[in-house]
Amino acid sequence: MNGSNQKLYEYQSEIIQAIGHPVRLAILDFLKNGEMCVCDIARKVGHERSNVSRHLSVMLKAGVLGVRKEGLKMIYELKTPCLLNFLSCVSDVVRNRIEEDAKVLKDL
Amino acid sequence: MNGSNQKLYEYQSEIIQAIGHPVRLAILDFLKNGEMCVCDIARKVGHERSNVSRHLSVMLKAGVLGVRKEGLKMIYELKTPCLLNFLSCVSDVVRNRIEEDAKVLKDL
DNA sequence: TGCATATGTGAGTGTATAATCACATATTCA
DNA sequence: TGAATATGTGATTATACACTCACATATGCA
Repeated sequence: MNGSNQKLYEYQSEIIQAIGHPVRLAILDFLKNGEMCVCDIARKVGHERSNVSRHLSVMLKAGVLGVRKEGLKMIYELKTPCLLNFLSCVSDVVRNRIEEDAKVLKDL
Repeated sequence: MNGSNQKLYEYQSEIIQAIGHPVRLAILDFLKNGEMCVCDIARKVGHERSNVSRHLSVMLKAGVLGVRKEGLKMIYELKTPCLLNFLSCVSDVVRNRIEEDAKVLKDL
């Protein structure tokens, strides 16, 4: 493994980690329907504003989200729709796992 | 956010976290060329065997990798090729970020 | 100006993760 | 059987992360 690959893997993992959290996945799921302010996101996700704000800033820093100011509110939007394709792939993996678990149960 | 969505997000995040690490991305990058034993992966990645073994077990548990035994060796293979599409999307995000950083630098 | 609302951030705490070392197990082959 | 090889795992330690609370800042409105 050479150095430039190493650096690429680190960048990639930062982005992947930015979306690899249940709360952040929920946020992405809401934002695919359009932009939203922090207060609405927090209400939907059911977590503290401050916590949601931190989750948003992680994804913002990673380049996954964009943001603009509108009066008092900060409006966040999904910046990388291709990530949604990925999530459907992840769902496939989830489905496979559940099916395999079911098979194991059946053979008990 | 209802309970079943919550559970789905947790499953998904487990899988995403399973590939969100520089060493694990390196491993996936090698495995896209075909199956490999732990010793070869460890040599290529340049980390301790025991450490690589743990990384592999994380991805195995998440359902990202498959494994079979061949004599002394454990041969790991990529189980979910669609994840590779995702990685190219992540590369796009990386590229955007680097371009934006460059723009900021230029405007200084 | 004074007050309410929306947001972000420092400090503190508990938990999770990664890496290393030592060791146990399993397999092959002489 | 005994040595060599490949792998996985317990114990330990250092580090990173998520969450909460309190507080500061910024904007809008009476």
